[in-house]
Amino acid sequence: MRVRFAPSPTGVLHIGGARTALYNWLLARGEGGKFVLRVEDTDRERSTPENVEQILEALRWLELDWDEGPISQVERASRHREQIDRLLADGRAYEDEGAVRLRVPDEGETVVHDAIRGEIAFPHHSIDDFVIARSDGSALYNLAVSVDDLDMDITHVIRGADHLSNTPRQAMIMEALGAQPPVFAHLPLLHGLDGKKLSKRHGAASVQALRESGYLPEAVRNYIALLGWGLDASTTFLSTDELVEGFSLGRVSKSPAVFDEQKLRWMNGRYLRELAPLDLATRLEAITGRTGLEPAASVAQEKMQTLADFWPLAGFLVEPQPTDEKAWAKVMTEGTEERLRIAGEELEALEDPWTNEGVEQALRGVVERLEVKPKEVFQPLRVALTGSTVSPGIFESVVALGREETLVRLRAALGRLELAT
RNA sequence: GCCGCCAUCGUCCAGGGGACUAGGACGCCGCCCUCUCACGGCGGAAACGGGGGUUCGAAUCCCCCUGGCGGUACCA
Repeated sequence: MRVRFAPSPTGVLHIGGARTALYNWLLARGEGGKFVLRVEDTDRERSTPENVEQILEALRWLELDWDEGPISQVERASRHREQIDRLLADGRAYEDEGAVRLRVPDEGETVVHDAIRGEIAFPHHSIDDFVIARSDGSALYNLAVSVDDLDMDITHVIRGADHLSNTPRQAMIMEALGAQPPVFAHLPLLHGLDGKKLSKRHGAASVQALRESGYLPEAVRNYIALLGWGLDASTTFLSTDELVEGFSLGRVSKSPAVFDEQKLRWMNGRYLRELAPLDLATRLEAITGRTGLEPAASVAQEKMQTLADFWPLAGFLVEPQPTDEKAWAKVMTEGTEERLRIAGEELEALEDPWTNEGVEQALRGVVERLEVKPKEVFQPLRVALTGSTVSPGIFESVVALGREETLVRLRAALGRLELAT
C-alpha cells in the first residue's frame, strides 16, 4: 500500500488538510504501507520552498512522519509533457487553439469506486473534452496528479470531497494512459460553526494557529481523528497507537463535520492534565523562552486548557503581576488589613519545612482565630499575592511562591492598605 | 442551469429492519464538592428534515421533495 498526501503549498495547513494527512498516515501505518508526500501544485509561482517548509513543519509538529517526499510537481514538468505527447500520439487527446484536450466520449459513463461512498457514476454527456495542458505546454492539475500517482505507484488516494468531481477526469486520464486507477476515498468536508466552509474567520482554523493557541499535538490529533470517524459508540480518547490500530476507511462518515473549538479545548485540557509536570514545564519553557517553570506548571496544571492559559493563571509565580484594581476594591474591605497582617505573622512563624499541609494549617488557623469565613481571609490574600481573584488554590500558590516572596508581597499589600486609611 | 455528494440532539460520534423509551461526548441548565476559577461527581433539557412506498414491523431499505455542500477554469 502506498498512500500520498498532496497539500497545496500555500504555506498554511488547514484543519481539513491536517485531517486528510492524518487519515492517510493512519492508513499507511496501520497496513504497514508507505506514506508519501507530494506537493500538489503545477504553478511555479506559489510553490516556494518557504511555503513547502511551513507545511512540513506543521506535519512534524503533529508527529506525522513520512516515508518519502516531498516531491514537487513543478520538477516533474517534463515527465508530464511526455505523457501529454503520448496521449496526443495515441489520438486520446487533441490540440485546440494551442491547448491540449482529452477526448471524452459523448455516450456512456465513467464509474468511480470510492471506498467511503461506493460506486459513483458520472455520465459522459456532462463532461466536456477538458484541457490537460495549457497552450504554453505546461500540464494542468488533473493530468499532473494522474501521471504522478501512476508513476509513484500510489494505491490509495484519500482526499477531500471537493475533489470528487475531478475523479472521473483523473480516472479517464489514467485509463487513456493504459493504467488502472487507485482506490479513491473522499472525506466529508469540514465546516465552521456557522455551517460555512472552514476558514480563517473561524478562529484557529489552521494547524499553525492551533499550535500558537497552545494546543497539544496529541490532543489535536485525537480531536481531528474524530471529525468524520469514530471507533464505536463511546470511545473518545484514543492514543496514536489505538488510532493506528482502530482506524478504517469503512467507518469514515459521509456527511460534513463542523470543527468545534470548544470541544478541542476540553479535550486539550484533559491531555494537559495527564502530562507529567516536567513534561508540561518543558513545553511551557519552549514557548515562553523561560526556565524553571516546573513548580508553577504543576500548580497551574489542573486549571489550564491550553498552554496559553498558563501565564494568566500562574504568571504571578514567575514575576509579580499588575493588580486588578476591580478585584482589589472588591476584596479589600473592612477588616482585611488585620486578617492579612495575622496571616503574614502565621506564615512567618511557620516552622520548616514549607509544605502544603503546614501552610494550610496556618491559614485555616487564622480563619478560626478571627472567626470569619474562609474566603474572607483567602480572597484578600489571593489578590495580595496574585493580583487577581482568580488563581490556583491559595495553599499551593503560597507554597510555590515561597515564604520570602509571599511575605514581601503581603507587606506590599499591607503598605498600600495603610496608605489608604 | 447541468453534474455529483450529503441529511440522527446546537456540535462531534454510535445505531444500517424488531434489542430504540434512539446511546456516548462537547456545550447548556440544576445540584454536590469548594478559598476564587476550574477539575471532578450526580441529574436534566435536547435529534431521526417532509411526503410517499416496501414490510407483520422503518431512524435503518426504495422513490420523490426540500435543504445543505461541492464541481462545472488554459486554478488546485
